[in-house]
Amino acid sequence: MLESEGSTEPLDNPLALESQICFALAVASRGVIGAYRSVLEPISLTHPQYLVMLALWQHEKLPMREIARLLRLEPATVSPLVKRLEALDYVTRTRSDSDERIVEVTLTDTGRELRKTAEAIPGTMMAKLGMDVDGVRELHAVMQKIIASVDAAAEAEG
Amino acid sequence: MLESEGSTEPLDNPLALESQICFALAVASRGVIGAYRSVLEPISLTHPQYLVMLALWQHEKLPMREIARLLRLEPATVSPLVKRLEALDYVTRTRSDSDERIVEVTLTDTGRELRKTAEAIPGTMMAKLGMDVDGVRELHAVMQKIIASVDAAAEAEG
DNA sequence: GAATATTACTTAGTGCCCTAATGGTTAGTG
DNA sequence: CACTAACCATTAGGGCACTAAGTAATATTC
Repeated sequence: MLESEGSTEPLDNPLALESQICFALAVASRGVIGAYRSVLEPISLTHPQYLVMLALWQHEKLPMREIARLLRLEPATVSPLVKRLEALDYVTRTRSDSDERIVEVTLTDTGRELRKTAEAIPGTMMAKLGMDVDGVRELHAVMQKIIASVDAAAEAEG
Repeated sequence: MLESEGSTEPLDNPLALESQICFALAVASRGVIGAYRSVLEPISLTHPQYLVMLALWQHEKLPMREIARLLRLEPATVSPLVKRLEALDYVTRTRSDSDERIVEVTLTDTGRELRKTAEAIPGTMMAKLGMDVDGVRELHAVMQKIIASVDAAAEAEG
């Protein structure tokens, strides 16, 4: 009896796997990112690379710092990630003239072209996961609350 | 104008970062796992290692295969993870007598002892994230729906 | 104007997560 | 009985995410 899926009372044992705040969230996140894989593979993007491209399709050109802030990642994570996008010829990296500490990331023509293909992805993913616009909005609201709690906790911790 | 936090209409631009099913979920998941860090650090556990320990506190002894299934991870992910737990002297790994393909993972006395300390963690985390039992239950329900959708999509894909 | 602090990015190191390939072990079939 | 198929665990390799430490450029302070 190693089944755990049938539990309807997730909190009778606080140390049960199903009772953890983190577990279902982590599984769902990994699962959804995994579901993107086959959709992103044809355009040679991983999921976080796709997120960088989304940011650039919105803003055309962004400094590294801003990409990290928008994606809520450490600069040290974004740095090699953007280098791979450069290797794919989707972006270029150039030092700013006014402040040579800053590296500006800009879409190439190839990267800009890719947007047309990418426009189908949100719809594809919603269909794939059987979600509608309201479902996405609801999920977004719940996640936003969690993120706010995490931020507050991090603030309190320093 | 690089702000994105103020958006109240997440779906007016389907390619906007905030409109993605994946993005808020990934940020929330990373954030919550990050919030566990300072709580797990005193007992030398990372988050996925903690999940393995939870499974073992529930079952005392599990084959590798079963840990991977319960945690929804690939066996190749669990293998080095459990080795680190063995290095910490929290678990032992022994080949099954009846089927020598199987590696049984068992709690050591140290690992069993650790449960007492760990019993405080769920409460600590709920307090830290400002959640109550109902909040956890609600989050769990929403995540369960997502996971079911992901499973259905994976099933359809083959 | 020189010393100090801050900022932007990168590198190194650890761990997680996946896919693909490998090596044993068991079970099923002619 | 030998052969094949299935199964379990591991290794190898790529990418992601974090922390800590390092380099270079800009700001600040005296």
